[in-house]
Amino acid sequence: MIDDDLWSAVGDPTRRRMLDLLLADGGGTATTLAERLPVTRQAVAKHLLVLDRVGLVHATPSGRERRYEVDEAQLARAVAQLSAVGASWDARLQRIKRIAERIQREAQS
Amino acid sequence: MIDDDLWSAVGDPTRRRMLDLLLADGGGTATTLAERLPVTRQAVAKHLLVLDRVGLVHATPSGRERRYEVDEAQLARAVAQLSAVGASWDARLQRIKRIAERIQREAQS
DNA sequence: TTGATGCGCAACCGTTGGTTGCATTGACCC
DNA sequence: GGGTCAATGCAACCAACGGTTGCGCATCAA
Repeated sequence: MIDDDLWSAVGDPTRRRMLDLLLADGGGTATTLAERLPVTRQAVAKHLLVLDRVGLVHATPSGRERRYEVDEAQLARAVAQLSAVGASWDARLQRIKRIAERIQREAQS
Repeated sequence: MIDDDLWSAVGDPTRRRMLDLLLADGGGTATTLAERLPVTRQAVAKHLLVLDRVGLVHATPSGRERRYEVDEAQLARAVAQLSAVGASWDARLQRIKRIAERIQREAQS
């Protein structure tokens, strides 16, 4: 079954952008992330807590900094759940599978 | 790009279960859905409003009932976005994995 | 030592998912 | 028509959450 905690962790758009940034840069702190996001450092810190609680990121304190990195295995698990939900809906929507594929092609262009 | 409204509409676990039920039964009313969910009819009605606003369901009033059905094209669009996000993360993870493997190979030689 | 920087904590605000309670409206039976 | 039952809609209220501001504390560097 699907893990609602894991899903809701990646359900927030800000948290998705944070994961993107962390993956692109190979890690970061609350401050460095907040510089590249339209929210304050405190908001980022709260999101990092959420992501840490579900194991999507890990923190390594060093001095006055707290560096966060993505747990790739856990993110892979979340990705699998996204695909699982999508697949289950897709299965029910087989009748209009062609429509879905057309839209997906359009979205990529 | 991704449509945050559409994503957040399917982000709620209750709304996902509602979509599941509507797909399985080919439609339903707020009352019939509430019977099969752990929330009240009013909560279901609010969710149906949200789903209706982003076009994931359509309502057809008939007598004192309001029957809702899934808009398959719009749901297909949502599914496409799920896969798109999953694919982008997957791509980054694959890249990281390849880099990690290359570094490991280089370290062994 | 002093100043700047990164962090954590607490209070507060708006939105949202959820509840309860009540009013309304349509269907059905007499 | 009148009465009753079922489905909906509306409003008030509550808790959780994403976001903010403000402040205090620790750590690095001049």
